[in-house]
Amino acid sequence: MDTSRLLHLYHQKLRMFQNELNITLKQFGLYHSQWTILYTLYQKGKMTQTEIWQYLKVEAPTITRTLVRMEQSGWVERKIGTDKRERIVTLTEKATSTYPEIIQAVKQTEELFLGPLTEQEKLTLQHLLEKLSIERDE
Amino acid sequence: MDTSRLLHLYHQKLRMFQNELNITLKQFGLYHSQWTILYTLYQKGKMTQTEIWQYLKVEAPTITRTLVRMEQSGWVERKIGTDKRERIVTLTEKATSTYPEIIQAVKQTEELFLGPLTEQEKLTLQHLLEKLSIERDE
DNA sequence: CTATTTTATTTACCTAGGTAAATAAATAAC
DNA sequence: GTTATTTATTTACCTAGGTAAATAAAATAG
Repeated sequence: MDTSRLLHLYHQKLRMFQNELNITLKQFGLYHSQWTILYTLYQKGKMTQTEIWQYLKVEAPTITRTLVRMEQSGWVERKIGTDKRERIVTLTEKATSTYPEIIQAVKQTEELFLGPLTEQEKLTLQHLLEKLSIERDE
Repeated sequence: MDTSRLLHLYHQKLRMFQNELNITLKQFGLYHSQWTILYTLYQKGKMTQTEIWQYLKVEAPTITRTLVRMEQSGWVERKIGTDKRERIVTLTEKATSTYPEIIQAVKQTEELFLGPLTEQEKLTLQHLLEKLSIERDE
C-alpha cells in the first residue's frame, strides 16, 4: 500500500473542499475557519476562548487571531469575564440572524463534496477517520 | 448524517498527521510540504515549476515560495531552461543522498497514523477519497 | 499577606494555502 | 517583422495553522 499517495490524496481533497467552501462563504464575507467557529458557537452558546480551542483542537493563538477578525467584521463579541483573564465569546445579532441562510449554503456545498458517496459510505468514511490517530507515548 | 461533523473530523485528523510529520522532519530541517516536493522530484526527476504545481494540484505562487525556501536550505536547484521563462528544478546532492534516511522516518510516521487501519481498510479509505470531488459546471 | 506557580490570552515569528495583478519571454496574428 | 496574445513565474496581500515567549490575572504555598 502506497501510504504517501493515500495521504497526499487526503490532503488534496481537503484543499479542494475548503476552496469550494470559501467560494460559497464569500457572499457572506466569511472564510471556512470562521464558519467553523460560528457553527460551534451557535450550537454551544457562549464559550471562553480556551473552551473554543480545546473543542476544535486548534492552538490558542490561531483562535485568538480568527476571533479578532470575526469581531472586526461583526460576527462575534468578546467580553471580559469575572475572571479577568478570560474572554467570553458570543455571537452578534447579525450572526444569529444570518445563520439559517449561511448553513443552508454550507450544507449544499458539503453535500456537493460528499455527494458521490452513499449514506453507508459516508458512515464508513467517518468510522475510518475516527480510527486514525497518532499514539504518542507520554 | 451530520456532514459538518464528518468534515471537521477530516480536517482535524489531517492537522494531527501534519503536525506529527513536521516533528519527524524537524531533525532534517524540512516541513511536510517541502517533503512532498522532495518526494515528487525524487520519483520524477527534474521538473519545471509548472509541472510541479499541476501535478500536486497546488497554485503556482505556493510552489514558488516553497521552492525558494528549499533552494535556500540547499534541497533543490532552480536553473533557467532554454525557454527562459521556466525554471527547471532538480534535487541537490544533499537531497538525493539524505533521501533514504528521510523516507524511512516518514514512512514510519505514516504507518503510525494509518496503523489503526487494516490493509483492507486503507484501500477502502483510498477508494472513498477518490470518489470525493466538487462537480463544477464550467 | 507576600511570593510562587498556574492559567488565559496575546505577541512575534515561522510555513502553507489562496487570489489578483505584474513581468518577461515565447508564440501567434497580421 | 512588428504587434498582440499566451504562458511561466513572481510579487503583493489575504486566511489559517504552528511554536515560543511575554503579560496579566488568579490560585496556591509559605
